[in-house]
Amino acid sequence: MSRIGLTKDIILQSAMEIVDKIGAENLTLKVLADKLGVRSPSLYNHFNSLSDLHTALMLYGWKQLEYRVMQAAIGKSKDDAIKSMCAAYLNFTLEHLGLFNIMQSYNQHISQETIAATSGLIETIRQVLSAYNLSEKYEVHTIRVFRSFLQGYVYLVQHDSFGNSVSIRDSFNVGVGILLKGLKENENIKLGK
Amino acid sequence: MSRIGLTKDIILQSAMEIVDKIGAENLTLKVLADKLGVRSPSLYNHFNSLSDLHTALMLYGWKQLEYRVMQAAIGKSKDDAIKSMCAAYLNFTLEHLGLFNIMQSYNQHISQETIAATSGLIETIRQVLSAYNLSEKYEVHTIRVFRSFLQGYVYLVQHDSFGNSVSIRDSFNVGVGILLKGLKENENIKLGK
DNA sequence: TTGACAAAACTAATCTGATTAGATAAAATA
DNA sequence: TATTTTATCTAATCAGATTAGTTTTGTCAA
Repeated sequence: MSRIGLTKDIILQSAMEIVDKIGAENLTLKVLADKLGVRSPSLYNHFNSLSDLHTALMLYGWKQLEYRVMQAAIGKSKDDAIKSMCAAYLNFTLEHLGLFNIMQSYNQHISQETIAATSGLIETIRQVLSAYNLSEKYEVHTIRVFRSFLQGYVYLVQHDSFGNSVSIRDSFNVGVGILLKGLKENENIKLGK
Repeated sequence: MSRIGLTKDIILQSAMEIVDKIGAENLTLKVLADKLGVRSPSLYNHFNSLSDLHTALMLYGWKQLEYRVMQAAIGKSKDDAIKSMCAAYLNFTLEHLGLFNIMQSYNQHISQETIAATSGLIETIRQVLSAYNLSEKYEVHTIRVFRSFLQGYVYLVQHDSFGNSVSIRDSFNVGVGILLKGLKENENIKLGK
């Protein structure tokens, strides 16, 4: 019997396809092994456990999102950059609902790797924000508020929680617009202190 | 052997305590049955399945949150009401992290009950917002943006995703402040149209 | 008060999926 | 070519959800 030649990347790619197609809760070793043409215990040669696989998938997702958001910020600054980055975030997460779900488990097992997984993304945001000359404290507040909005918005879209027919994109853009106005406020507060 | 006399409410209360204490992922029928002094198959007299129990717990949580948020809005209006409601939301969810986790599954099994679970809460928000005379469309946008921020903020706090030492409450209040400014903007836009 | 019925709880068994142990064979390396 | 490594396998174990079928308890009408 010839070896299939699995690698972590092949397995992760497959796992991502599964979760995006049938949902994160349906990712079992059996389903994954079947898709790869292998028996489930064989996967233990590449991952220590199912939860290990989840962690790897989570890191994989954050890296991809980071890349997309960075791309979106290239050649732009201030409001334009932020709008573009937010749109990239929304697009990526809507394309990868299952993966996004798993990415949420980030930080449940804190480690160097999990910190590294989002620090690149946050650093990118920080660079763009530096153009606004916020006070240090307000920069932290601002990042938190943006992250919360993005996180929550996608979460609610994903769970179909907006029962209304009003456009998903429109509300998103209104939200980003509101946050950008808030940024200006913080600029002022900074100057006042 | 005397009967213990379980009821749905007793079971739900117990389940809530478990998830808030050891996390939603550790709620098994065995753990729950042990806590109740009963064998796990006995729980099937009250719930059809574990996922049935999850659904009931989810509804239970939303009802409690709804109550708390409504309480917070009594005797207040406009910005004061909203600030108070947001604070109540934050307080409740921080007290019930495990329960909040399960509440997130709302809408994964859409039904009359799940819609009813949040419609009361949303109606309360709508009532408070009515004082702002927003256009119909902007009211929808606004509610979505508020919900997203709240949802995402708690989620990130819960997952310990704010690596920074800046106060959790401060950032939250800054966020609410930004959204309230956005409300004013929408008021203007409404008048302009 | 008693007999019948419904419901609550039990034990024993089944099923599924994760995980482990130990064997085998393909690939890599010396 | 001989040896070592390791990807994969089969078989077995384990945990937890669920089902089947039984016993017991409480309730309620005759």
